[in-house]
Amino acid sequence: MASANTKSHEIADLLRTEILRQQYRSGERMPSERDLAARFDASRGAVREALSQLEQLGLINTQPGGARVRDIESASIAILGSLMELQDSPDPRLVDQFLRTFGALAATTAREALEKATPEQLNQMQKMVVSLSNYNGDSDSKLAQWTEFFQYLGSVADNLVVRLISNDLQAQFVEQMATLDLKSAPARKKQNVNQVLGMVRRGLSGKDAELFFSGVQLYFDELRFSVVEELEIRTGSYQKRAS
Amino acid sequence: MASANTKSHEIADLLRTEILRQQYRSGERMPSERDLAARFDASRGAVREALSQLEQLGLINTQPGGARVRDIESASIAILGSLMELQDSPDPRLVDQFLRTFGALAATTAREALEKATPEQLNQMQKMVVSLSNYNGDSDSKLAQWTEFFQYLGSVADNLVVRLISNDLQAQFVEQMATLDLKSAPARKKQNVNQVLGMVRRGLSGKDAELFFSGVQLYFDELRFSVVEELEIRTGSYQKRAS
DNA sequence: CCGGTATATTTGGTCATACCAATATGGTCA
DNA sequence: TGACCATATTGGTATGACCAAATATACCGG
Repeated sequence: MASANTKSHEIADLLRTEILRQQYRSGERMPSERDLAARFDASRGAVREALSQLEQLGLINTQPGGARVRDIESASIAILGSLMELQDSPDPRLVDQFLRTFGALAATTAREALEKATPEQLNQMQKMVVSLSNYNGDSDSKLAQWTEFFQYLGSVADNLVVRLISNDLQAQFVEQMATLDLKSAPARKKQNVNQVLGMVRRGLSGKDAELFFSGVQLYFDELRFSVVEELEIRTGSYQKRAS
Repeated sequence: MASANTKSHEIADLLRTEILRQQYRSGERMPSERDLAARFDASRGAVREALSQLEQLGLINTQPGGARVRDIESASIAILGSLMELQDSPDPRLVDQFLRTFGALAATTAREALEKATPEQLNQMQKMVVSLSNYNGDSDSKLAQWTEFFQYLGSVADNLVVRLISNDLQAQFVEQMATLDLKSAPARKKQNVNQVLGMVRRGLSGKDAELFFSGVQLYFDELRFSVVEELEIRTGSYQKRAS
């Protein structure tokens, strides 16, 4: 997901990764801009722009005297994508937390969308769900369809806050998901997914916001179980993990 | 909430406000860095650092040839605070959207926290709720208490994603709320709040995650109704508004 | 030996100037 | 009218310099 092709972005990407890998302890001072410039064979200006980005991400604090590394807990949500790219396979716990959170957002968005939808929008939503039920395509295109569906829900709900959060979350995560080949997991739970789809469909046709809400919620639960289990198997952590 | 005392931050604050006020149309080109430097009586370096921040916020795209203003819809959630500060009183619709969203997050966090809580943490949570029930203090300290409670829930739930989002949301919003003097609204719905608090308390003591979830959800609904109504009265938009 | 103070050094913030490559612009030609 | 090309503009980077704030160091007095 490396951001751009400019030198300052390259530097920012590198430093961001190093910070997230905790190669600098929290509270510790970063190398000086002049040292960084020497290390990356860049000008101080380029380094400063990179550090400016890191500051926007909440990863560092800059003051005369030195830039200090902040606690990851106090960073911005924009680091999520980078956080999931630290290893080859994303941390299952992090994905679990992400899907819990995004599912909650998607569910309330769905409820809000159903409450506000015009008949035309309702019709469009139903058509999209029907298309989702015909699971003929591969897993990738299905993910794309779901993404499109939720984006449409966001536009119908007309909730700017949700859409802004989704911008920060969805892009980063969906990109990650696409790189994983999750073929086995979804198939194993096919009957559950069909059941959830039924709830969603009935919620739509009956304009039952709560049913719609629960359906979307459960869909994300199913997705979460599948994906996390797959990731745990992959990373060899398929067992009870200590807190 | 103006970020810092450096010139580049000042410039960034000004330009950010101008963009959010739509003084530059979306897709339009920003003035060149050299022009901006002349306007703000600053060096190009300072202007570039300001523009770098705006790019991180998703407000502009910079390319050789010119920086272009992006659609607000595609910005980062970090602009929310600025968005609410555009007028003297925040846009009621935006606050409504915010509280819907934050309430959904808080509710799932509460559920997750209750599921994961150790007996000691459970005890602490109960103590905090009891303290919240004794509504002796003023409205400000009550808001602070609630904030502290939700932050504790976040730490118990041990969900990094939620905490990162909260960093971006809570600080910006609570700051806004503190400037508003919402004394009348909460009093009017006192019995509702007490009912909600009862749900929260019973959810905690009975370790009933769904009851706890619903209680927090309803609390935010009550808060939302009160605050939005107050804001609508204040801004003279207290009536059915067209979509 | 320790603690506090004054001095020297480092560091971030800013400015000025210059060059390059990518983009945009305007005019020309078919 | 539309495709093509030369030119001006713009962002990306580099270098060198200065200031003020913060840090590190040496010094001094107890």
